[in-house]
Amino acid sequence: MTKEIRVRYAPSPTGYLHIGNARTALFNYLYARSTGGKFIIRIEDTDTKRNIEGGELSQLHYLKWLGIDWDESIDVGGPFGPYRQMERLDIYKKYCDELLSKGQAYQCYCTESELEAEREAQMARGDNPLYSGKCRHLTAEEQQVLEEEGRKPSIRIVVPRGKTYTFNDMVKEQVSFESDGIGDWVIVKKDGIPTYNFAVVIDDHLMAISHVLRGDDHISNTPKQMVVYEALGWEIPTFGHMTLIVNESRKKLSKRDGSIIQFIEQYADLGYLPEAMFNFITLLGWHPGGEEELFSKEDFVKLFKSERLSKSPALFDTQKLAWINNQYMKKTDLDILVSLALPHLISAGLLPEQMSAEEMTWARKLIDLYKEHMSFGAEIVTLSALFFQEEVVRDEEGLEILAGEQVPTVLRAFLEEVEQLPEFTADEVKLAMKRVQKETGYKGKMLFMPVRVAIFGQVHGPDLMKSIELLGQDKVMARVQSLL
RNA sequence: GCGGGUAUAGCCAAGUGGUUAAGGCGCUGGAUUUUCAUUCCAGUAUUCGUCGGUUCGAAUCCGUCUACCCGUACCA
Repeated sequence: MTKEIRVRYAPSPTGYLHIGNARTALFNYLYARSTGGKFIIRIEDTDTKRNIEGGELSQLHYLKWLGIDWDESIDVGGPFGPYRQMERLDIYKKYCDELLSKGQAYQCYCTESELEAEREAQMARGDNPLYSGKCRHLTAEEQQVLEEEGRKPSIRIVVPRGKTYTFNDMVKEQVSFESDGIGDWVIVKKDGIPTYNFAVVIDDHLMAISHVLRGDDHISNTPKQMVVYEALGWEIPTFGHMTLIVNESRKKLSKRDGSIIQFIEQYADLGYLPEAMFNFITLLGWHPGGEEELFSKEDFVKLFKSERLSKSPALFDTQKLAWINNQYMKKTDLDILVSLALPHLISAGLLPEQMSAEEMTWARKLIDLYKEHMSFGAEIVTLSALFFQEEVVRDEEGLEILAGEQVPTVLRAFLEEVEQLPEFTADEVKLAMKRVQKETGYKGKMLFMPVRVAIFGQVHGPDLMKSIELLGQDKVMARVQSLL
């Protein structure tokens, strides 16, 4: 029997769910679901200074929002817990002690400034900065002296010299690092908390993780981690390093980057659909190979092949996201669209928080009117602006249309017809337009454009008849009248 | 600097020695339409970062150079 496939997503609660993290989670999820393996979420909270309140919750919440579920974690439990690193400190301690007693790790009493000076000197010489190993052979007496000075040790692992670490990456294929490029690195910090590279190895091994799929930015951590696997005599999992997502300036998407909206939460707030986000993110650094671009989660699970993970970085294309989300919106129930768009109309002060049944019906019709155009829920505010302006703003093109010699005739006839409408609905207005056409002899653009511009100011916009119905008889008539 | 990686159109991307170099976004043009919306149709790389080599034949194999990215923490 082959080993069970177990993958994990290991976020740090130092921030909310970021696009890049979401993608890592997504691919781990797809890999697990497409192979019948298990998907685990482990919280890596060892950077206690940078952890933020709500980070952990946001991570899980928005993963769920995206449609991702997991088999083991802090909330659902599992046989390999605890799933939060700060609750596993005694476990790390045990393995650290083992390395210490085997002489594969040692106490280092260097201070930050000493280390920095060392690094600078090495850089100045054109060398690769790495720890000199000067604390490695400290005698017990020397250690005691340093302890008495009040120094606290960190623990470093002994990195073998002259060795080549090679692994077969799922994405990049064979990758090698020379151990001489890696200094003895810190596995446990002065405060007794293990570092990422140490804790990860212990956890991945103990949690029986078979494949480590993570961002490319971790690739140079891999040989460091291999040192731990070897020192402890453990089997090394399969690694896969996905290319990074980059912004328009081709830089790694960083949390501080202002050019792109970074967090899944923000997309949810702006009224993007989770299915569309799932679709879009999955296409970032992975391609099914066919000609289709729109896929459901189920499709992706069926299609997913890790061999198709791309090797070159993917640029986060906001326009394409807009297109994909619009594609999904067109196929989505009005009720859902209303839930995505309406809150923005309210928070923009365009609609009251408490609406009568009539107002609600109107709002729903408005959102339906823009269904074809909306790239995301919040966009309704700018799209529908012309329904909320008191004054009609006419642009240059609009004024040109109004200068047409048929315009007064058309508008006058329109006004007359509309005035006596029994019911002010799109259908009735349409019939009225037919009669105007007959009376005036104008049709097509000659007929419709003046009406559109007279009422809405612009030569383009959503369906005219429905728009007229929504604006209401009084406003429609007043606006046309003001031109005569 | 050192280590690791990536280069196919504005962007994503297929392509693994013989194809007119898929497809999508965007853009441009056309048709329908009251609309520069939608929908539909068409166009959008004589060329695959550079220079050279191998070959009857190269985006695909080899070498050179260049550009860009990631890492280089007692952060993860």
